[in-house]
Amino acid sequence: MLNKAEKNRNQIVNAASKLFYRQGYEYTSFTDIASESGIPRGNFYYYFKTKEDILDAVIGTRKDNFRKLLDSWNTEFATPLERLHRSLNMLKNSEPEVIRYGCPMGTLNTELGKADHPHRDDARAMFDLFRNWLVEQFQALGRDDADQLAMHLLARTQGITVIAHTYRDPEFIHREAERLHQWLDSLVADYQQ
Amino acid sequence: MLNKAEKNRNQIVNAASKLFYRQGYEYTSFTDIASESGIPRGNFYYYFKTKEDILDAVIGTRKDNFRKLLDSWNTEFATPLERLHRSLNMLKNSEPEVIRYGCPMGTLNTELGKADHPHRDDARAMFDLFRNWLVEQFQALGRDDADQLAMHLLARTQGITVIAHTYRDPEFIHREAERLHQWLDSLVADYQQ
DNA sequence: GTCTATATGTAGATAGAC
DNA sequence: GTCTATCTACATATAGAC
Repeated sequence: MLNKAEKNRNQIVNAASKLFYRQGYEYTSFTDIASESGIPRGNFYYYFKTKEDILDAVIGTRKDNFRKLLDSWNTEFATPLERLHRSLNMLKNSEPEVIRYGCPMGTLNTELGKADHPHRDDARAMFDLFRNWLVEQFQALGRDDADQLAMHLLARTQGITVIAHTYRDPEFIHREAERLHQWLDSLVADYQQ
Repeated sequence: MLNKAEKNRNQIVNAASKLFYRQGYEYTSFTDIASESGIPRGNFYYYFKTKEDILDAVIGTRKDNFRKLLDSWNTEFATPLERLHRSLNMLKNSEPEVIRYGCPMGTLNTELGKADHPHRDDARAMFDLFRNWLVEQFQALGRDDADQLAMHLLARTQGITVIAHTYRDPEFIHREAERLHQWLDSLVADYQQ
């Protein structure tokens, strides 16, 4: 049960997260967040000292949500291969948003990495969650090059989102996702030989 | 031979291009461009009406330079396979900059694509240059899926730059570039069977 | 806790002397 | 063509009444 203050705070963070994703952090103003959340500009400073503090909270909730998602896959699927396939389905499941706005993790890291922003490392930590989870799955498959495979898969998925976003091409996502599913299966086939 | 006005204009565009790459378009101010180029802020408006006009010129010169590079490969290498391998070497050749700032084409497209910027399409045209050139090479290899292969290669290289930039990992670039060289060779091996 | 009014800085852009 | 001084708008941030 949330009290009113917590509810307001969440509204601000959710509106900010949505807008940071759709417009980018720098392009999003307090005025934008105010109209999206319905909470007056001036009130933000009761909940957050600075815009960066909002960014901090946004990254925090995104990490929480992603961690829960990864945990749910661990529970739901018995084998690492099934889990990995499930993780690839993220591409298809969020296809419309990816086409319009790119990858929420990737684009934020690109923006903050360029500017050498104080929150660059926090943004990267979103990737770390996925990277570490991938390493666990590849290790469970018995691969001793688990980290390299994890990085490779990360890069493949990021590349797909960048190009799909640039060209607004949904079909490309599906085609490349299929390639990745096949790549996963071929890894296991190699291993079983 | 350039007159003084043309020289000044070039200095502005070159400074802007460098800063848009290193900091992003939105993070770069006229003050930044002034101190980088040595030309006073106020003078910009003699050469350009708006900041967007500078962006336009920056994209234009980047496209010109890239076109020349692609043409030089066409001249220098006899076979499409050699040309494709040469294009992959861009990753290694510009490794230090990619680590720090990402891909100049990719990150600009990501920024302008998010904001639905008026210059989104112009930025994408930089990718089109490379994409069309890749299609020509794959067609010359006799592939009827040339465009899909071109898009695939584009995505692979973009993914590598995003992850290498995020993790500031030079070794990753070299490892993944090597994978791509192998992938190219495997394509030709398939074809020759 | 909430809201309005306002401070402060800096962005892009302009005017006009030289 | 070049430069300084300045405008206007809007960004983040603050103060203080309620």
